[in-house]
Amino acid sequence: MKSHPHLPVCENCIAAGHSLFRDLTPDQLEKADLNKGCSIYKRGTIIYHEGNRINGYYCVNRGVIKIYKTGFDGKEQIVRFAKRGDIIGYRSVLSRELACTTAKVLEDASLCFIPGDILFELVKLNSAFALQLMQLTCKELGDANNFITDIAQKTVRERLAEILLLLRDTFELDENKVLKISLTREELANMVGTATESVIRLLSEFKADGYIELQGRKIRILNVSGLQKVANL
Amino acid sequence: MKSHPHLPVCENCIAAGHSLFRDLTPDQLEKADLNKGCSIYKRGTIIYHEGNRINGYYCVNRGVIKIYKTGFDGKEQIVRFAKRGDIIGYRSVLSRELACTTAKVLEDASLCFIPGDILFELVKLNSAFALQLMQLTCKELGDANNFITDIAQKTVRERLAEILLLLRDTFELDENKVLKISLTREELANMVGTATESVIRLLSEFKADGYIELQGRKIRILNVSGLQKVANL
DNA sequence: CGCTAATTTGAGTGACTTCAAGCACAGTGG
DNA sequence: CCACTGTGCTTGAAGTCACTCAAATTAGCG
Repeated sequence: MKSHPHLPVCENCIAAGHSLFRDLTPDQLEKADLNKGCSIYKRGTIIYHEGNRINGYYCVNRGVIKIYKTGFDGKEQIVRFAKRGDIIGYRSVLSRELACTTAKVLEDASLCFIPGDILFELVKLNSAFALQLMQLTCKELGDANNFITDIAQKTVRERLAEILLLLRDTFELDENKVLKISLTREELANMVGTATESVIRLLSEFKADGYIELQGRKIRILNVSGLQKVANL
Repeated sequence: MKSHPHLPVCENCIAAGHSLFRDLTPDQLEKADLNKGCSIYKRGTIIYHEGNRINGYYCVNRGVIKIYKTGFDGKEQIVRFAKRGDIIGYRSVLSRELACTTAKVLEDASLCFIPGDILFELVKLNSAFALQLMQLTCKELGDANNFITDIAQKTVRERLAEILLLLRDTFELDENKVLKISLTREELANMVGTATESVIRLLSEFKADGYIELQGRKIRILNVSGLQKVANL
């Protein structure tokens, strides 16, 4: 977590990410730009911890972050990932609550930190921005509700297929149809909400059924519609 | 679903509910007041259905509404309840998505409908109101994340205990320590995310352990800290 | 109308099945 | 070499099925 050699320019990030900041005027954007601090975080670093007070939020300029909660017995439940263009920590800032999740670096990342005051000020100054922010939160809330229903009603097999498709949407496939994200079986299990061994067994079942191919952590997706059928989508 | 005999006054609702509308100026409040339409809905009525387009949101003036999603095989997953002072449907309005849940009346209700345009206008005019709305959404999002972790990691027994405590917080107990909400065992199961029979069995276990007493749908909570221990809270 | 009869709905039980977790251990590869 | 992957085996939690019983609704009918 050392300071950034050359600050990333917000404008570039905007182009990459969702439309959250597109409604800011040039001087509002500059306001955020001037007040931000950027750092590089290596794999394994914890950006913030469940229970911490966060007084600002982070924009992901590069890298991958996993956002998770720690359950009663120490088991992680991965809630979402954040990649270039996403923002993290804004929930706790807005609701003025303690962080309810932990954010850990999966792939070396570069993050900009923007103080919460600036966020509140921008909401005050620019209602279009406020609306974008609300829409982002509402979208996440909808996703969360979907996931609750899935996890409550679907089998592990169905959920794993669904997660694979979700990862495909989020991180996409390379030219060899291989998922552009490297996760351990345990991390997969912590997304699906199951045991590591179950993920291992089911992945080799999917492989036997010709839906995927495996080489270590590389997962090649061969049959999307097959997986969709398994996932009941 | 007949029109209301005498319109409830928004001011009264504000006093009852959370602080969402407290930052509105008198004329902004009047704006909402003038544009609202109120109706009475009997038990069993569906206010809106998953997949519907909603062009406004509802304030609950009286009664209880259950908000749920329908899973692949038709099984309900109850996401939350809304009672006096709560608002429903605002998520879909803000995110401009189709409703991702169904809202059904559990106890005869009186609801005010306020067009989405007014909501957007108020957000535009009043940034304090916008912030309140964001905080509400963020809070719900935090709750949803907690529930995901619970349902993924806790046993049915633990979850049922937790839900009983949640119901106690939401609807409170009467003078006999009986939960002031009447749910079928199936509805309880649809909250916990389990089978009806499992709820029945576990409830009688809790009864045998002296945590609760049962008379039909009436549930008397005898030992809160016992339930908290069961729920791992 | 009023009073059964008939049907529906929800609660509860027992027997059985199955999914998936847990444990122990063996490779393996970065 | 240690963390990660993979496999076999066992066990338990919870789902499913089939059924009874009680209460509540509705229908039927003199």
